[in-house]
Amino acid sequence: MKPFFITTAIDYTNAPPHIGHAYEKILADVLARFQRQRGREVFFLTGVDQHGQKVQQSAEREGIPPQEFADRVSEKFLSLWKTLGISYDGWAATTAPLHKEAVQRILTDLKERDWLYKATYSGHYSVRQEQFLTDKERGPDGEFGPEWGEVILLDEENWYFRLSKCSEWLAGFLEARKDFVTPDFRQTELRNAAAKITGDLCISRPKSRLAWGIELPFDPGFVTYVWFDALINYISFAGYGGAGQELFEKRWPCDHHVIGKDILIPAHGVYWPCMLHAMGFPDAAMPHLLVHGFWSLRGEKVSKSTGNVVDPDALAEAYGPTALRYYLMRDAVMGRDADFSEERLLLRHNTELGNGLGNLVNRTLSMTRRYREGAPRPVELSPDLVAHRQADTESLRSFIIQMEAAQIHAGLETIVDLVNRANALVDSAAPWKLAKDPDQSDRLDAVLATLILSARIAATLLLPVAPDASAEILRQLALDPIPLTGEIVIADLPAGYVCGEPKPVFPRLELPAVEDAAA
RNA sequence: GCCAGUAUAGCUCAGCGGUAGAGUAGGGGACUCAUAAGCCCUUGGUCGCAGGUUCGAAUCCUGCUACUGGCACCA
Repeated sequence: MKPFFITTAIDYTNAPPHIGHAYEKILADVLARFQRQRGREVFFLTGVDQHGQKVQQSAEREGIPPQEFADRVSEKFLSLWKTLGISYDGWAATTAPLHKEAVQRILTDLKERDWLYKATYSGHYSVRQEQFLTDKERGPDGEFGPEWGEVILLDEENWYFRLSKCSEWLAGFLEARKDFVTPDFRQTELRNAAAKITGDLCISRPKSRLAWGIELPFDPGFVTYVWFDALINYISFAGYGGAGQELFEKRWPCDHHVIGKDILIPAHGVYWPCMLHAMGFPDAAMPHLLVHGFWSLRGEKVSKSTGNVVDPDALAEAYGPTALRYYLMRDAVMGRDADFSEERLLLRHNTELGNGLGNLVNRTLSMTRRYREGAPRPVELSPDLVAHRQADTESLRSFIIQMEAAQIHAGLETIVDLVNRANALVDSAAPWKLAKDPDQSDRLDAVLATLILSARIAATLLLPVAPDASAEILRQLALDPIPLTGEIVIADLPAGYVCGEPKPVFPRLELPAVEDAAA
């Protein structure tokens, strides 16, 4: 089977990571971990976009070389991914020589096949902001505002990609491949927007204006436009065209480009498929786009200007990566926006993980040790317990279907249901009563074993989202995760089974009590 | 302006043509294995507004309002 290939957007190394960056990487990480659990080979690629004007400007302000600036910000991303347990296989930093060579090879090839041409553009140019202005930048009076400083008319030569040559192909492709974008309403949006995009794409910047980029191999006065450079990371770091071509052919096409809704149109929905088409990729080898929503903060859009940026490092520090990963995956419906609040993070963690799963494991192990010295004897199951185990098997099947469809929030709900069912069984079976009645001895063994197996399924399914906590639960249960490869068999407890010692896996979390002092 | 999305219990959401649902928060109860967790019962909604189609609409259609996004306009 083809390896599972998943990417994230590469993050721009101009500003440190915020909650949205963390969400996207966790989302991709969960899908990658799930596929590994399914026994599939996985190539999970993430990285940083290091070129471009903002990086150059920020570096100049600090009086350091742009590479140094980009590397410094990249470190913050790398460190956060380590904290959050992002299990990427490939790191795409766009200043890497391998990537630069791939971009240049692609440019040369496109030029040779007449996909690129040089032309002169004239327009309004802000000297202070070092950029061309479009009508978007005009004020209500039709003039450019004072924030742009001196605005001049400038003629500039640049290289263009014949995007317009692809418009018919793209329309046909979007018609034929209804599942190019998930969720489907995003594809509708893309189809409508793509029809309006006309003209060619400028893919160069003169070095006099921007030096921090990949030089055009056939015209050293220019560097490559940052989007053209950045999108190619998805294939360059997978081995395209270079020494890794053989690997690339195994991996491509990409199963999911995980991206935010802001960069679907036009970058990933128009430029990227057209670029691939121009490079000669057949329609069947087009990737799939998985588009996620945004997190707002208490109903307000997260933005640097309003200062309501949520720092994921601080959250991981305060509540731990498990609670943060679980909350982000549980509260956001795939593709839709969600609202972030620490209260909800704590609520999800404390009720579902702590009171639900954590307590189930704790009480089950505690009773098993107390009444059976950790070793329930194998006995015949009564019909109610057979039904319980069948329901668990159904949950496991549903979970796999939900995760294959990238519906992580739904998968987690399935786990919650399973846990609630097990907790209800504890109360209805009341092992503490069974333990007092010698006639009920077999029943006690059967109930305890059933609970242990339910906990094992829950921990197995939670592994992609909460790998450390799930591994700890399995350690306490003294069981391996259920293999999710091939035909799934839910075995009974192994011969000679003895459970481990319980210890709270999800200690109760509370809001830091600092606000009172300020009030 | 155009194209989409969303609007259901205090909160987060499911339901998408046939007597309004879940979790959580609030109230009550029985229990004691457990992280004062868990279990059972329960309060709570003219399903954004107005029309229409239908025997029947939260569910389909039209219009409006609010919020979100994309594109465009802003000579």
